[in-house]
Amino acid sequence: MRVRTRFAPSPTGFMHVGNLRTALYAYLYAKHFDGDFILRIEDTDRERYVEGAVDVIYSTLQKAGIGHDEGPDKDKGYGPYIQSERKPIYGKYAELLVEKGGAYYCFCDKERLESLKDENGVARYDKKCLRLSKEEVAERLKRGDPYVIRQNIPLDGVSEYEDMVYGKITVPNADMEDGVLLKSDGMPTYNFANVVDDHLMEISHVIRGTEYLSSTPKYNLMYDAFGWERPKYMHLPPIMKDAQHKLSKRYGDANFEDFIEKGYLPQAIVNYIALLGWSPKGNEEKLSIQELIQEFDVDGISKSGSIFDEQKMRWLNAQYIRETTEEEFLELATPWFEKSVIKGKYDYKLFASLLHSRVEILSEIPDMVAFIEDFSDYGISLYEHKKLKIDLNIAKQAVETSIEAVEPLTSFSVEDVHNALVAKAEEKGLKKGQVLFCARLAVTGKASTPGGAAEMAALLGKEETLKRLKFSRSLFNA
RNA sequence: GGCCCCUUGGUCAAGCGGUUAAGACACCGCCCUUUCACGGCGGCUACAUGGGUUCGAAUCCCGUAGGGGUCACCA
Repeated sequence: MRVRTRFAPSPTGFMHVGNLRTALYAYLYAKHFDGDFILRIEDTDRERYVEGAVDVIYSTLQKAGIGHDEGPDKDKGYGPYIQSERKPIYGKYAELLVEKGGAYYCFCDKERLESLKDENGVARYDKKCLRLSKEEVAERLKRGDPYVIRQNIPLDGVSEYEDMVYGKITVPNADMEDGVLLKSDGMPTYNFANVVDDHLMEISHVIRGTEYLSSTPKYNLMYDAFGWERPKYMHLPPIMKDAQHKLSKRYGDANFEDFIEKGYLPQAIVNYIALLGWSPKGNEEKLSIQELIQEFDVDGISKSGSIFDEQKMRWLNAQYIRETTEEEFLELATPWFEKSVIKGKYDYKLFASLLHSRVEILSEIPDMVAFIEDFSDYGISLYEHKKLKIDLNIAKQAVETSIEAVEPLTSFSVEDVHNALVAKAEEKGLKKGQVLFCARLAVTGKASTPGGAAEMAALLGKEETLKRLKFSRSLFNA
């Protein structure tokens, strides 16, 4: 049997990382078996439809590297792939299901349904309309009475199925309601549309969140009533915000697009979410999408929810950043340099090489780079360094030495500055570390900087370097 | 509340009757080093709980507790 999986989001806004992970797993599973991954848009609820949401779905999938084989834009003969365009199909199958006894027409209005509620406010439909005669139904239909079509669920017995992740799931039939399959506007509910579509599109494995775990028996009852073969099911544990809340779409920044804007690389996000709820056989956690396809296996999927840990995603992102070449990183960093105080000044290339091993997410760049412009009076106690045996006296000499070393330079590359500083240190009988450390400090006024004395000086240029060194020298005399 | 499901360190997790209970993030320490970072090495901390079954249970069974999901003309 050919493996065909699908991702069936409803276009209600941004792409939540939980949704994205569901799409990822469905994609990985299909590709692992060289099967097809289908995109279907579930827009049967006209009230929740959000303009532009479909575009977000396309662009997110595309950026994440999750390519679909079929979808609204790629009809391979199973279309349409947008549910609102399939309305006639559902009507037809709903009638067929009525004929087969798996469903029935219901004319009950809101008021009556309301009156069925118990003390907990839970309503259970009482199958009243199931008892209507064929003639009566036909007559009311002819009269144009509003109606819905409900699923006819047995009153007793149990329904069972084998979930690929959770194992055997057993639900008493009495606990399932005769849910609405076809709404009064003629649109199907999810409960019905997913069954019809999954069958018609020949979906072999239904992969979705656990919220459907206990309603799946209802769908199986429909497959059975139609005489269709049931698909395999793989339900996925939730991604949590904390121990008791699922990651919420409306709170915080749990959607893909926001992470991209924060300077996360798509590969890192995908890699991280792949690991939330699934673990590979080996110990390697940094996996490309190709490797994920290779390694993906149902056995590795866990049953309990996982808390989203941005810290770990940051770490993974840093791994991906370090793996880029100098050129690639410069390209990634440049837009962020442009947003910072160094815009148009300094050597982007040199700055990029300094930040390459220091940046975890790109949005840190403006802050990491701001120090260069921020030079003013600072406390000279910063010079004291036990291990390098630097006291204020040594520091003063080191700064003086730095000035002497740098002054005659005609070429000011990192290497030039470094060599000059080291040579002069030796000449003056100072340890090179002492001069280098003091020069760096003198030139930046900062306890720590991304790079050493030579890099900082090269970044600033000869003129500014000397200016700052002399200013620092004056601090010792104050 | 009924029903379904889940429970290993702060977090992600391996484990599927016999292990010194992996690994990763975070944290701490050391090394490398002109600061910071990278990198290397090391450390810290876990089987929710009570009963069984068994020569032996993190692993199997039952109960308890805690948590999640679901009970819509939403998906």
